[in-house]
Amino acid sequence: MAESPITARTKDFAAWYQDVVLSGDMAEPAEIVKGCMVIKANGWAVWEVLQRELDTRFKETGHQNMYFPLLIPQSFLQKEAEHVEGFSPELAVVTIAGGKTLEEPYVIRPTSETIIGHFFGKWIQSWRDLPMLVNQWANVMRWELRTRMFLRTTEFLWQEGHTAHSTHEEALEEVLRMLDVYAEVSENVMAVPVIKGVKTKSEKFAGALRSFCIESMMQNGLALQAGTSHDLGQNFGKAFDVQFQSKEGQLDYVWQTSWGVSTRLIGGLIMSHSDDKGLVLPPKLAPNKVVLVPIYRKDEERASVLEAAHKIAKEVGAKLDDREGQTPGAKFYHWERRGVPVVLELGPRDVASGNIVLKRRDTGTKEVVAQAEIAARVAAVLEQMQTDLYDAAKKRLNDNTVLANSIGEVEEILKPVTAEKGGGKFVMVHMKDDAICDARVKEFKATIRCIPLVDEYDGPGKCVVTGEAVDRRVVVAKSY
RNA sequence: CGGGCUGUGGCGCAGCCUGGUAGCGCGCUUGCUUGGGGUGCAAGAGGUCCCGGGUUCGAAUCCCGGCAGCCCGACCA
Repeated sequence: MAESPITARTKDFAAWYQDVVLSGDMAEPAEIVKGCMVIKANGWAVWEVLQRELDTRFKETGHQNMYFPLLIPQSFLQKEAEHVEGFSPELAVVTIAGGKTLEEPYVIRPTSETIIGHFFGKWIQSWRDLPMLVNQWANVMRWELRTRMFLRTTEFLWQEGHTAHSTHEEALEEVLRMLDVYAEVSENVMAVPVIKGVKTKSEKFAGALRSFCIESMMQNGLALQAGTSHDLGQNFGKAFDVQFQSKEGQLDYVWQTSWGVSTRLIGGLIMSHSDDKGLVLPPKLAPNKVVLVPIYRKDEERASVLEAAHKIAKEVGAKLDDREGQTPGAKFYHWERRGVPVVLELGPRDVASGNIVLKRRDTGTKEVVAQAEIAARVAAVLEQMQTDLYDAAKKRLNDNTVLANSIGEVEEILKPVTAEKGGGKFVMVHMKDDAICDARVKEFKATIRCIPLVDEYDGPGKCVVTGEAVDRRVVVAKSY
């Protein structure tokens, strides 16, 4: 028997993650290009499903897809002071093209607020042009100093929504609407529970008035920011002179939003559900929900098994793994590592009895089902697995969320937490949105993840750092 | 970008200290066998020892420089 290619989570969480990504055919480091990865077949297939789920919802909420240039004139970044300050350190810049030094360098987009702001300025004149609701599926580049596959790579794929509105109220509605879309996809499609919240001023997007986010918890208790939605106010409207004339005839700057999720979601997905045997995919995101492995010895068995297998595979929408020269055992491991939710086994015994064996990826349980009922049973099991994965993740989140009433307590809980050792917690504590507080938790490598939109705890209290009154507890945790 | 570890057939590693014809396991190919959780046996194929420079009669091995990966930190979707 071959050694498991996967390091146990308890032994080394980071190595486990790496092993799951590699053996699940999700991605591998590009190596020849620093910090970049090759997204492999299974990883790309998951991304396609996720894209489809998101894109459908964006269109349902009135957005249209467009595509803007990869290269942005360097001066554009400089038009919004906070924005340039936030992104400058991680820009890749094109200075030579066509064999000549460019008069003005281009930056490879780290995000597209600036270039889209420019075009909004061209396209918007009247209140009738608003709201402008645009989304872009694209790659972006940020020269990160430390990379991990899916969680943070130099180049990554994402969608960025950019909208312009005539009032702040309407823009804010949009910001929250898209945050809800992210939360809904995360919970219902990815089976990853999230906390919706607002970032502190120190943590907000460079150039935004306020940033909203969804935060999720990985199996080691670390937080992962899974999506963000920004209230940009009129900052970019002013920087790019995007003005419109209102119904009353007044000129005003547009109110903008931007929101995005990236391939990081896949990293979160992996760290939420997978186990020591490899990848576990929630049925709604699995490119192959069901795989049927036929089992036979003799030629006459082969013929009858394959005939029944083809019929059943078609009926339940399963992929039939009829590769020759691979034993069934090898095939079971193959699909297990790739996270396929349900594997069906069909051998001579089953053909004779009219049954089939169904195995669930998450629980590892096997059951014998009558062939006549397999389609209905598979559907029910997939649905159950989707719910169970969410419930398990939700339970983990709840079990690892604790209250604290002093900064000392927070420090005691979070200080020893590391990504490898695990034991991470979400600590709910009263704390003010003040740079002093952000700096204080940073002393023990934690961050204020967010101020939850919905207070599920005990309401107002005194900030454990400044002593000032605050209206609810915030989430403090270590994060990726 | 600072610190640590690493880089040797596709993958995982040994060899390096003490320089002298490049090895093991897995995988791969072919044949037989086997097949309900990585089947067994046999015969094969496959290597610029990360890159560049230096020392040496001779470098995977020693020295210098670079690149990349992983981990820790600072920065971040």
